[in-house]
Amino acid sequence: MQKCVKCNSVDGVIKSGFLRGKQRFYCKLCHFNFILENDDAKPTQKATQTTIVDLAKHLGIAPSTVSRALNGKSDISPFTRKAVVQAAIDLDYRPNLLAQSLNKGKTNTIGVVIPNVELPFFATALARMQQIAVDTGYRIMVCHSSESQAIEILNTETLISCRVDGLLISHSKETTSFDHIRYVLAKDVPIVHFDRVCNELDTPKVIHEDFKGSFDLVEHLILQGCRKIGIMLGPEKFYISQIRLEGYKAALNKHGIKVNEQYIVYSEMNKNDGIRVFEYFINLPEPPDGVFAMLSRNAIEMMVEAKKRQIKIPDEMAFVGFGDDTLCELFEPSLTVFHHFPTKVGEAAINLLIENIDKKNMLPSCTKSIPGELIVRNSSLRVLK
Amino acid sequence: MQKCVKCNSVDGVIKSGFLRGKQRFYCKLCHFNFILENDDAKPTQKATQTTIVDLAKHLGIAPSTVSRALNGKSDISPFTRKAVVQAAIDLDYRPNLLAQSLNKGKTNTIGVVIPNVELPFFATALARMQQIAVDTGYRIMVCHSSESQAIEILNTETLISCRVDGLLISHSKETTSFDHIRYVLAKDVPIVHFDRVCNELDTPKVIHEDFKGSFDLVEHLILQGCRKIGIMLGPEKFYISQIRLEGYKAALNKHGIKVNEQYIVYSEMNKNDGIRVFEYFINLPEPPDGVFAMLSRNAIEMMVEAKKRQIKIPDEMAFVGFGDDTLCELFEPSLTVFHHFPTKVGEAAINLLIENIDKKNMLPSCTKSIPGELIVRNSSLRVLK
DNA sequence: ATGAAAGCGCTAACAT
DNA sequence: ATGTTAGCGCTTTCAT
Repeated sequence: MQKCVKCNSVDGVIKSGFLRGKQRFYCKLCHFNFILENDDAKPTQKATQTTIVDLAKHLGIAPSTVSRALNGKSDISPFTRKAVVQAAIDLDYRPNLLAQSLNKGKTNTIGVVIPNVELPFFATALARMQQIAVDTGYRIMVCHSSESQAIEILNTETLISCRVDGLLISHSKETTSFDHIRYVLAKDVPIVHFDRVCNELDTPKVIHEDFKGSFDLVEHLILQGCRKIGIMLGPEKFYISQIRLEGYKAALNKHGIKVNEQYIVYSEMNKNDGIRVFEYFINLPEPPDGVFAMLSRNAIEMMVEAKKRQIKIPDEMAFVGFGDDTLCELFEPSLTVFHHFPTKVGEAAINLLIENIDKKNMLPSCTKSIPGELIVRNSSLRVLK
Repeated sequence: MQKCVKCNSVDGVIKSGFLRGKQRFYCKLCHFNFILENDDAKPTQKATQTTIVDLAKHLGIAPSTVSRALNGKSDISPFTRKAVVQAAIDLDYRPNLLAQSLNKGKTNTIGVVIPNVELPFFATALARMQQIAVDTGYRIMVCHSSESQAIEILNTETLISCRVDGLLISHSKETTSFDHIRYVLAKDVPIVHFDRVCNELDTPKVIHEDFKGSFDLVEHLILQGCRKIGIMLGPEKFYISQIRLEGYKAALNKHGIKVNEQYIVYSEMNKNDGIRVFEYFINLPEPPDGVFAMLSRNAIEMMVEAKKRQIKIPDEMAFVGFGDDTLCELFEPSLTVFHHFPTKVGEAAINLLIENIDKKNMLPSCTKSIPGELIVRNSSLRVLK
């Protein structure tokens, strides 16, 4: 059937398994293994990019000389350098960053893992990170965990495999196990946590004033006359849920108000979760007269519901939220918030990481808290007499 | 002063320039060049990652065998494979994607250039792209042009240098020259335009129903009784500004309304630009009774202004916008929009790109238009009798 | 079934 | 100032 490509005999040829999905043959006569190449592979011969060797050949010099010229090394004649630079332009040369990185053991790439870019906080923080990255000669590889622990772990693995120089991470809602982070630490890859940090590991972190923000918002409600204050938190295991709850309790304590467990609700912070929590609150024997939602968006959803029921905001029920955005500002009534400056968080996080990369990860880990600001608006500002 | 590290003599040693920022010495006696290493460099000897060679040594076999075992090749004994896999686990091996990519000439990475993740459209489209990328074994490298042509060009260069397998791009507001895209085409790197496309180049594109959307919105205003319809476009050179303007004109024509240049305004679509454009409209001798803003956000800003002046929406002035988001839905009055399904756009764009990558960029370029949907809300819905 | 060797594109040490 | 060589980690021929 099949002729041996070496000795041209037909008799001794047998099939001998598969190689890369292709039938392999063996000729018993000349002891030769071979595969049939379908020769439509070669023509696709990609318009391969110009390399340093191409430049070297073109100029009749050594590749290393080209490299030196292109990298601004000192020991090279101005004449040669000019020629090389010109050739690079003529032949449309672009350095292969893969090769450079492999060689240098540094990629100049930072990996970022975030749960969801659609949350304005992350979008803004990310935008700022990108800016700084460009300015400092880094690239950014973003991965979305889509709020899934499994994907988050996968993302982390991928970025490590890409040999990013460092990692910025904000955990998904689901994340409760941190072995993937321990692995990163073990490999001595610099990492910085931001926003949704992990408190059981000793990593550098950039956080908000979660306690103070929560405290300020709740105290503000109290000063506006609220006494029955509801709080809509994120998932219970969430570190920032816990901290913000503490701020809430501290404010109540300071003003001698007893904590009522009925007013404390955990949630997934999904779109429209505010509606369900509002239902719960409003059906309590004594509905709250002030509500603090950890995600501003949820606070607004509650206000929409409240308005539907003709509840007067802020007089019958006041609302506040953590984190500012366009919606909070433009919605009516505009929402009182603790603004947590996503830009500054992104900035601090990436700067801290770059510093750690530069210092070979020898810096002691520290926690940087970005000061926030209470912005009082109509959703809570009662006309006091 | 300086002892020769080879012959230990002091007399013949002279300085001989710098190498990598360090003083170099030359010993005339033994003709030896040397540099003084400050020996704190070595200790930092990075906890380098396990390689395929480490595994090979550990098992006493050849690196190539390890590679075969790990890549599920057929010609390997099950016993060896098991041993290799176990060793990989024991030694915490992760493949170096840089090396793999360099070797294979494929990175499995897609580059994405967007103007601004803070625009909900891009955030959503990006999120969907990421999902699909993960599912199909690709990684995504996102770059932000921050609406700057210069940065966009830089981004494109960077991604090409990273040897991404393909490029998804949506142009910045500023972009009027497309040489960087021509360069990508010349290098035969697959590229797909989405949303803000470039019409002077023959590339695959994913777009919205810009004409139809614009037409539908304007016709809707007309059917609600508007006769003096203002339009707030993006930059004049913007391809989608032009198309949407055509849709606007077509709708007016169909209903026998004369186009009035006064009602056509170009803008940068920045935050708060809606306010200024509203000022302009309202100060016209005959202010419009209906306004279409290309960016929904700007429409909402106008409504805020209108409400401040006690203008009745939609009866005295109706508003519509292109593109839906939370804000449009929750603002009062809620905004009538042409929803353009960012998710679908992202999905179509990345799928088209992956197909092009698989087919070695041999596919003819096509333009895919994602059907949108008119969502009528209170900002334009008049009570007609 | 396995090993040896070449090569992806680049840089850096070592010569000269 | 420039060429030669080795090596980054991996895959893939080729040989056995």
